[in-house]
Amino acid sequence: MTDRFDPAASDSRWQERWDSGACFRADSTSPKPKSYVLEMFPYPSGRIHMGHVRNYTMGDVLARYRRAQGFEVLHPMGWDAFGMPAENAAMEKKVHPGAWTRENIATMRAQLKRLGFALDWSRELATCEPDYYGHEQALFLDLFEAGLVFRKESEVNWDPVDMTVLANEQVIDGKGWRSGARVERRKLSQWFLKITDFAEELLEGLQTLDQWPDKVRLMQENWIGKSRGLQFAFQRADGDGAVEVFTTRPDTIFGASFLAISPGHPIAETFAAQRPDVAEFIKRCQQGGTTAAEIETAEKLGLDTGLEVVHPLDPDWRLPVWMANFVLMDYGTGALFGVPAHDARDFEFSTKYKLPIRRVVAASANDAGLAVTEAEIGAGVAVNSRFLDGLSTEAATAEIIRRAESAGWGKGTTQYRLRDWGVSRQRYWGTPIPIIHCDGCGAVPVPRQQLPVVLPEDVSFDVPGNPLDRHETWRNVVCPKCSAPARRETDTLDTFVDSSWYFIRFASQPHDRPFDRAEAETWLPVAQYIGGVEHAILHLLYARFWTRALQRIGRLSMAEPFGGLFTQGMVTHETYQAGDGSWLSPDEVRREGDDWIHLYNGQPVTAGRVEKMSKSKKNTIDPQPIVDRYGADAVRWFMLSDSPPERDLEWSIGGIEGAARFVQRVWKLAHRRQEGAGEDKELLRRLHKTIAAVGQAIDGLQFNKAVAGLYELVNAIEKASPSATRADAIRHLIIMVAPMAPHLAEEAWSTLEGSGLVVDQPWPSHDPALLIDDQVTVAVQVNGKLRDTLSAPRGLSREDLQAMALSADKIARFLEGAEPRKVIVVPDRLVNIVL
RNA sequence: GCGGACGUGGCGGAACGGUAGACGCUACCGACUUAAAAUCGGUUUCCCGAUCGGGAGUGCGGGUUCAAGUCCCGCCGUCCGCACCA
Repeated sequence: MTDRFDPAASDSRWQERWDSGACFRADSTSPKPKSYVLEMFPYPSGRIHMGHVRNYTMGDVLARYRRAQGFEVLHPMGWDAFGMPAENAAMEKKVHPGAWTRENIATMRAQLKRLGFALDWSRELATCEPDYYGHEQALFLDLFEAGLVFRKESEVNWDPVDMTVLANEQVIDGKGWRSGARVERRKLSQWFLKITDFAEELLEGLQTLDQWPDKVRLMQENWIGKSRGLQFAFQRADGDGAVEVFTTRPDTIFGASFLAISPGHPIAETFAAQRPDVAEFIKRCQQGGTTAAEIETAEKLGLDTGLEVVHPLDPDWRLPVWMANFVLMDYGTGALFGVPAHDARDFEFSTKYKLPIRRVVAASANDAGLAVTEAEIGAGVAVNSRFLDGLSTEAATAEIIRRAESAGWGKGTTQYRLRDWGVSRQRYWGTPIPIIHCDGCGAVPVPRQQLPVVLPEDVSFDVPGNPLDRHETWRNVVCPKCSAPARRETDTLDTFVDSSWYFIRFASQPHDRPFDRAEAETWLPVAQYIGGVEHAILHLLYARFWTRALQRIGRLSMAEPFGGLFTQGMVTHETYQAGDGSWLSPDEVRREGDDWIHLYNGQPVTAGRVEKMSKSKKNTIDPQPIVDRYGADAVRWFMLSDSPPERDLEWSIGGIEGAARFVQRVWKLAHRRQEGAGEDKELLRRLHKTIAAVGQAIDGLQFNKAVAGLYELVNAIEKASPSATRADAIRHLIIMVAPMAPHLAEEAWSTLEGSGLVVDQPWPSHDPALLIDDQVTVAVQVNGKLRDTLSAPRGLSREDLQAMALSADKIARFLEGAEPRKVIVVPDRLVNIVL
């Protein structure tokens, strides 16, 4: 080895050593304590990006650290390989989705291996292969048999560009989350999973997840959207049944001035058949835009149906029934009663349509007569409410529910915002739903022995739509029950199903079933799950649901799949724009003084804000050339430096060069051996402080602090004279650097020790006695302002410390002979003299 | 609109209520070199004065405390999530 550490030669050498030694193979039968470290598996889009590098580096540091601590670590990698980009590529580039996907996997696998991650590649899986999705089909049938899967004719979000159905969660501001196209409404027969059965458990389970970020728990809580209230019926005045409503404010029941039903409500549909004005109104409501801005400013539209209902607490009180565009069919009962005085939306509606506004809540009973000039949403005291008058909002709510339940006209209920999970996708590149449709028998599950239902790969994409619909030999089968001609389900499963159980399959992968329960449970739950916050709701909620569903049907004992969750920040970069507004990539621009210019034509370039790396803004940095140039360790080190892991990291060339410099500094310490004897107490203390600090930082996933601690140790070692302590400190430094810069560490270790691998070294422990200095620096304040510092022996008494401070030259000036009013002494820290 | 997070040097960021700015980046000065790169040593919150010294300082305004970046109250700003949810 030369004077410089050479990653080009070194990286692959050690990767091969780890590989041949099966160092990172996870042994399910090991007697050691287990630790399952998992990063969200990637979609094989083509090449890895910086976000992947950051995510997998963090997980890798933790995995290697846990391994050094004596854990048997499971740290696997796989591919979330089904999905729409493969089909888009098929249509654009005339390649088969399977070929495209598998090629990308090969490329990205090589790129990940180049970074030297401590992964158990023997457990690698890809969701697009039958030996994965076949087991998924079996699990789907398990849930089907348990009654957790159902089919429903429903209005769905149809993405006209991707030609597929989207889940509510995949619609953002009324647009498809991938295509960005305005979503339309269509009616289709769809498969659903009963996630709403688990709404309460999923909500309550959040409380047990104390190793999750509060932010994510809150987002899930809001998504589940629990609200308590009263559900009850208004009898129709024409005697033809009733209208069910739900309210969270039953205390305002005497403030009702109308009922509003959704345009999708059964009553509306009945009326529409007879009355053109109703049909016209419904049509108008469906046209409205669904973007945030449009909803914000959308006018409240209503139509009086002419129908009247009777107030449940007063047979003489009639209320008109309106249709209104703001009433959602799929929340509550699709109908509500309007209380304009105490609801902003009802107020706006009533003002427009001249409906009565009646105060039923006031700050005090004396204010019952005050006019209502704007919606008063808050709690108060019931007024103008007959037997409720004088009760607080809370008490009035309880009283109404009590009366409704005892009189039998309503009951206290709970509503959730969460909807059932529609999993059907009119897409080719996904897991085939293992169902056969028979005219006589209906939807029949594919018999277990016929699994997997293999996705046929002899398909073409020259016409839009799902090629499975056109695949005659695959589609046309006989009914497993009655042997009559039947058709396969041609919808495939939402890819979120694929990612809802992959972490279980990683833990245990028998050939003949999805997983072995006992083996899976030796690893699960995942000790630390790391990924982007963009999955805070969808993926994490679905995986939690899937795990609970498996628990309910007796396939797993745990309820929660991920014990610890960490959401890392994005990798960002400055953006550049040419004069015409077009985006420029960082390698098309050059810095000149304080300005940026175009590399080729010399035109001035505007440097814009720092944003997430994205193809559209062209501010991406491909990790591959960076790794080739600086080596895996410098890239890894930079990914961990500077920014706290939960925050965004700005990519900079200065940063990566600083990291490369650090790698060489560490290498020099190991390479240029300086023999020495004797103890260096100061350096020994520094070492033990570093051991304590680095371990604590990695445990808390505060990699930037671990990095800073190691810098301090390197600085101290470089300054120290040769000694036995120094040699020992270098040895420990190498072990502590190993999780972050493993190739460098191995090279340095082999130079120092001649044999063995640093990955097999146990994590050092610190001596608590060495964390404490003999001499401490004590701050001396006068009236809270720092005026001097003293060096004092540790443990000096309060009296001695005070005397020392008062006699210091700098302090005497302030005292001018006077007695201080008060002196606060914090031993070993400070003395504050109050004059 | 509702909910949440965050505001510290030129930049990323450190700071159990107890010496604000660790560590890194940038910039500047110096050494080595014919020169540059690399490397090494030093300086780098701002203002006044000399490097000893003094004053100000953690978005803004108050408060609690011997002591506040940290705790409390009220603003301002930025970012994120949800959104006609009855």
